[in-house]
Amino acid sequence: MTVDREWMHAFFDRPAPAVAMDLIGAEFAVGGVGGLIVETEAYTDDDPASHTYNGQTPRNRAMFGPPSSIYVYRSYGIHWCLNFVCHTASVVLIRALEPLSGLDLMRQRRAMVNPALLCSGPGRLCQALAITGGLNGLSLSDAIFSLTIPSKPSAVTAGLRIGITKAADVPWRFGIKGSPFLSKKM
DNA sequence: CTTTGGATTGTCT
DNA sequence: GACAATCCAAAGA
Repeated sequence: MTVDREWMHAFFDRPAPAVAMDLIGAEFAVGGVGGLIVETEAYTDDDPASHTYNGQTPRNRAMFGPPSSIYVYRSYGIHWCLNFVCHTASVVLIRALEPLSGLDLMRQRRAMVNPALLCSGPGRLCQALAITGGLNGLSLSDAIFSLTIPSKPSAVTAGLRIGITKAADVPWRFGIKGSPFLSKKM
C-alpha cells in the first residue's frame, strides 16, 4: 500500500504533458465504475489557458496540492471536470474513458444507453462516475479510486486542446486515434 | 457590488 | 450548425 502510494506520487510528480501522455490506456475507476482513459489534456503552471496562470485562488487551491491528488471544478455552471494534479501546479484533464465496468450505473446516472456517449467528454465522464466538487482535493491513493498504468505504452496521438481561447496552439491533447470513445476525433 | 465569461452538453433546426 | 442551460469565481468599478 505504501509502495503503491509512493509509486503513484512519483508517477505524477512530473510535467503534466508527459503524465497526460502516459495516462492514455490506463484503467481508472471510482467505486468500481470506470474504464480505459482514451483522452487527456495537459495544463501547466505557466500556461495562459490554465486556472493557475494568475496564481492561487480559492477555486484552484487543489491544483497546488500534492502530485496524485485531484482537482474538480464546475464548468459552464452545469458540469464537473476531473483533473489529476502533477508537478508544480500543473494538471491533466481527463476528457474521455472507454467504459469497462459499472456500465449499468453509468447508464442510470447518464440516462443514456449508447456506451459511446457515457464517458466521451469531461462533463459526461464525471456524471457517469459520480464525480462532483465534493471529491475535490482527494488523493488518488484513496480507497474509492483505482488507477492501473499498463506495462506497455499505448499508441498515443497528440493534437490541439479543445474549448479554450488562450494558448490554443499548444498540442497538449492526447488520445487514441480512431477510438469511438473520444469526445472529438483526433 | 456588478459584470463577465467559461478546460460543456443536449436539443432543436 | 446554432444556441440555451445555469453556476460562480474572478476581475473591475
